[in-house]
Amino acid sequence: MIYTDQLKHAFDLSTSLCSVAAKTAPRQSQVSNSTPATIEDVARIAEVSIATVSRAIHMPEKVANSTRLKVNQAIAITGYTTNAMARSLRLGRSNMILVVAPDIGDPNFSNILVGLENEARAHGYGILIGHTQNDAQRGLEYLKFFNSNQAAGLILFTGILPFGHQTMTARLPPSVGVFEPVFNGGIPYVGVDDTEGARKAVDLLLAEGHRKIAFIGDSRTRLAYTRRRMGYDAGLDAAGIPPDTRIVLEGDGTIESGRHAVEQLFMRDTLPTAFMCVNDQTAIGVMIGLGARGYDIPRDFSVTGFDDVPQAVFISPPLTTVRQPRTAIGKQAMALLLELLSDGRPAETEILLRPDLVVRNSVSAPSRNWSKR
Amino acid sequence: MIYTDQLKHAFDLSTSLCSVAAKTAPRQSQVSNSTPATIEDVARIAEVSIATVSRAIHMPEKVANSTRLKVNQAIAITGYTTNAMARSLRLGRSNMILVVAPDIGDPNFSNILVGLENEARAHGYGILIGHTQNDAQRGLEYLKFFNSNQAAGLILFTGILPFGHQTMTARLPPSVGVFEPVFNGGIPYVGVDDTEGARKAVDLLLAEGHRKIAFIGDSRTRLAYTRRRMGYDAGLDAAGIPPDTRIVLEGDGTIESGRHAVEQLFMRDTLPTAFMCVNDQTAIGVMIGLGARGYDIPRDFSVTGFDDVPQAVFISPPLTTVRQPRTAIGKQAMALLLELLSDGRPAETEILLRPDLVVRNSVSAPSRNWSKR
DNA sequence: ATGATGTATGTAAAGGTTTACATAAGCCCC
DNA sequence: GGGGCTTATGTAAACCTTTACATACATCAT
Repeated sequence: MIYTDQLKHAFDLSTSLCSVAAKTAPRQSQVSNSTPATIEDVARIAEVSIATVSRAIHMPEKVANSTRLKVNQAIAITGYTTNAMARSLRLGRSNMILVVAPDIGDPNFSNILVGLENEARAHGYGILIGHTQNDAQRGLEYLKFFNSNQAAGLILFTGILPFGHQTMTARLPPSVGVFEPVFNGGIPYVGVDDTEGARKAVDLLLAEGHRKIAFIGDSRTRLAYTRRRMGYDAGLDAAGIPPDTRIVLEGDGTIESGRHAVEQLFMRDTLPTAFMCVNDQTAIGVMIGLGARGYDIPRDFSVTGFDDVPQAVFISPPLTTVRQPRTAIGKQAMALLLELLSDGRPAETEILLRPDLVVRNSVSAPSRNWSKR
Repeated sequence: MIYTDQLKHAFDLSTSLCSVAAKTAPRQSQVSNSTPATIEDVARIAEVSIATVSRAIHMPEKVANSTRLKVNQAIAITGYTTNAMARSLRLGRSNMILVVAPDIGDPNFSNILVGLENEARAHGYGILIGHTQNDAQRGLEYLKFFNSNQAAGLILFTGILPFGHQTMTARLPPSVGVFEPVFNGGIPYVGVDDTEGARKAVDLLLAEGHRKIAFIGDSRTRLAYTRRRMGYDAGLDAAGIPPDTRIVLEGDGTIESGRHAVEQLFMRDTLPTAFMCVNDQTAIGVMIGLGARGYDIPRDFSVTGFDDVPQAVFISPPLTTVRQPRTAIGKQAMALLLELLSDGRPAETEILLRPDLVVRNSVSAPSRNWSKR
């Protein structure tokens, strides 16, 4: 039904446009021609020069009212839209933003895209996407978009530039990182306050009475993850709990690494009562691993994640995690980039949004049976 | 660690490139200039005309071997890449494909995107994305990409053209639909054989012994859904079961509509033993609705979905559903579009991939307690 | 009346390609 | 040895804009 209405609307719109054209310029043969109208067609009909047409469009205050009117009419008649190719060629800069992620299929990615696209389109920009699949060679390929001015700016979804540091540092296009600081780029970024988010998670676990809280995650390669670890450390410290490296495990943020961490932990002499995971994927892996050993969550162990991926609400039990306000991040990132494109200088180098704790069912007080641990 | 390796690789690559440049052309001042090299720079260094350079690149067989060699060297020295803007302007067609979906955030969408992007890039095309959010006005906005030659072709994710029928039919760019036939466009499409997929699902339910199988779905507006309904009807017919419209409910493919359908069904005098849902969202809704009423799946009711969205495996119990080979669909769709772009005529008007049944845990034999139904 | 100032518009160059057409050279055959 | 053919390359126009500069005209102060 939505679709039918939509069709009808669009139909009305198009016919009304057509009739205007027919009435005002009965014998303009190029009106419905196969080739789109150029600025020259508009100029001819408006009886002005092409320069005036261009000015009427881009610097309206510079042309006389009467002329502007004629030009606007001519534009309506011809259905002219300015050829973005020619414009970009002349201007030496395009109206496209390249968005590069390691993996387009990532659910974190697609949600951000919504915010990015909305903001971009609102300012007359389009977005171009690419994914590197963690292959530097492919990252390099995307550079051609900048050499040829096909893209004016870059949004990066990865914590590291997908091309060689040396090549790019000098001639890096205006860029903004998303989700996490860019390791080797020194470019501004928009994300969530990872430290604060992690702190919220660990504080929840502490409030529930947990004292032995494992941290499963990759704390070295990705800055966002390092910061989450910092939140964990700070929370424990504030609660007067000495760090226990036996229950801090490295992983790479995949489901598999979460499972693996559980196996490792069970081979050691100390078990935690709660697992704080660096992201939701890891948390899901931990839950699977624990489930496979016959434990119940949250009765036997509590688990927290980070990101609030779409799956988090469907897994059983629904995962308590820290939400990334994805659409908002996308919007802000694009806004920052557009500002960069016009001003040249970034207003800020780091925009941190507030992460919200989403409490679901994967956390409870530590079970008394296990309190001897 | 992956990231570190990648950085290293890219770094090596860039330095080696630099040294080549330095050695071969010690005093070409424009080598590392801020402005990228043009075809003219290459021509000057290779001591040929720009026409020859262009030919050496695009019609290598038309230039002498010795000349081609000189040109290639000059290209290596300057790091020249052809300016896509200028090229598109001249050629009157770009190397971008516009991909429009109602919602970029849709998980079905992002996975297809991977196939689309890979195939496009392999042929030198980039992809541009947009989403209409079911708003015809916004669909119309994307037309400007074609008027101005910013995009050469269109991939559509929706079963209906997002702009007025009349306006577009004549000057529709080369287009391919994905997932389902385009209602009002008469354009080729790539998807899964919906009828066969639905048939597989209903056959599974029948094989388990179900006789009263509800169909929850939207059979009017989307052609793909209509076909799934046809598979359901055919399966029942083949099993000699007369259709029972009391257990066929309309929905709009959302989680909410699945829940709603359950409520409706419980107000009627007939209950099914199984729910065949038009897509996974609906199935998830049904499972939630059934769960809220205290029923266990698959003990009390069996449920099937369609699509195999990423959540399907995480919901409890994991959903038995029909998989769309998303990446393959994307690849095929893009291949078809590119073919269309060069040949002008589509090889086929409909490419249907084989849907696979993914058996998980949401289906079992109907419980005996309920057999009196 | 004259010169200065300001406003509105037009002219033409530039941006980087591709390609039709022209040119030049090499070769072959009668 | 000259006409015709093939092959390799060059010249210049065209694609559609934007904008510096030039022009023309009106206004105003002297």
